[in-house]
Amino acid sequence: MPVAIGLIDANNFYASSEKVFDPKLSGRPVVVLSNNDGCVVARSAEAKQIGIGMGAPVFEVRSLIDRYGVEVLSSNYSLYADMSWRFQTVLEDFSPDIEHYSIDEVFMKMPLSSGRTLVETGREMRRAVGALTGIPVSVGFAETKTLAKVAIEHAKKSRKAGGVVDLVRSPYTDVALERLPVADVWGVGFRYAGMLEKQGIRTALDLKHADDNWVRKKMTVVGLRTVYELRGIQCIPFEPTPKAKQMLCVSRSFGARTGSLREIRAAVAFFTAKAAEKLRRNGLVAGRLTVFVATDRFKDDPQYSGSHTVSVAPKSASTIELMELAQRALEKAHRHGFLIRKAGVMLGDLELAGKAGGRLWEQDRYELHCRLMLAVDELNEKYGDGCIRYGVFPDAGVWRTKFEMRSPSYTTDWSQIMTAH
DNA sequence: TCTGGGGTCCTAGGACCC
DNA sequence: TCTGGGGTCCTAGGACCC
Repeated sequence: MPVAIGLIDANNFYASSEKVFDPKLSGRPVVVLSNNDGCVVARSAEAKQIGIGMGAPVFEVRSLIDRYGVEVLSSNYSLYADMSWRFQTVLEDFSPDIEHYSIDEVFMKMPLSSGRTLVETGREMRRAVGALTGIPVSVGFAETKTLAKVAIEHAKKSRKAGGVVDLVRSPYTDVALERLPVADVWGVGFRYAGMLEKQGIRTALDLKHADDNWVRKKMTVVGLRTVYELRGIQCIPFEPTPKAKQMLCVSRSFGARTGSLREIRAAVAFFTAKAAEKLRRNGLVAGRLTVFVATDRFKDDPQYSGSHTVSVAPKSASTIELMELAQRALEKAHRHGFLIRKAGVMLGDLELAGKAGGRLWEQDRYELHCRLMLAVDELNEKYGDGCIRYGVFPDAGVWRTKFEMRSPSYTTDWSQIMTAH
């Protein structure tokens, strides 16, 4: 049976999630900020309309915020993760073949021969998700993922489309491509867009007809795949089961710069504990650990960025063992005399804990470690993050991230549940 | 000083995504 | 004063081997 790719994407997802729970945000411009309340990472339709750009630093759009009374919120990831789970679960009723692509998007394989048209199915999806979660979504259908992205771009922009566009075997595909600036093609980022425009390739349609060899040379096989996908040839696979993680990373910009190695140590200890928790939550062990530090690239300060990688042998998910290695790696990565603004811990060579095999010695001690860690993870989950910690990382410190405008975690924390008056 | 071919593995850096 | 975090994939180049 012929199959189409469907793409369902939540509109302004973070801002929409906030609106679901706070009626006074309705009809108002809303923006959600990144960590440290630094940049705008999500905007409601009203906020887009008054010209607040994606990724804009808050201080640059301050005057717009004040002039229009924009609601400004720190990001609340536990709320968004929960809302994401909700709306994606509703969609599972429409096809068993679903790829949970990102927090606000799913790809689905849609059979073509059922009673109703894809556009009708898309409208039904919007209705169901809206009714059950309050989240508005857009829907696009096409022969490939890249074309489904094209479809959804138009679904979002066109009033006539009503939130759903179907480009499967459509005579309008080339029209849709011609109306799409090349920079808006999935897989074409800031750099490639500049390079392509210089070559006179300005629209998605131009890119579709670009010379294969030239594209291969300038944009590697990755770019060539995009071009093929625009031609309707599937190159980017549909992946219903998520791939095994290869790497995980915990990093933050600090609330302020610091030259104190003591403070950086505390930050790295905190990141390591977080990263190790993530490992255990996923049932993984790590074989490599990297610590990196960097100065503030927006300042005139002397710039430095350094990293150091150590191998973790035998592979481990023990916070205690990783902490030790991380501090050693930090010694190597760090250089005195610079004001550090950002640091992080990356874990690589990940493997399922069960597969990694036993240890030649001290197996007993490691197993004891694991049981202790699991107990600590549980307590932290139950009684709040950081209720039990390893070693010393002080509560206060310039490296702590700021969240000064966070909305309540309505759906994931009993103490913050909504109350009706 | 000139001077092979072919293969693997690793790393750093650059591009992209949400 | 104020500029996010967490990922993937590909390529080039170096080290090393026969």
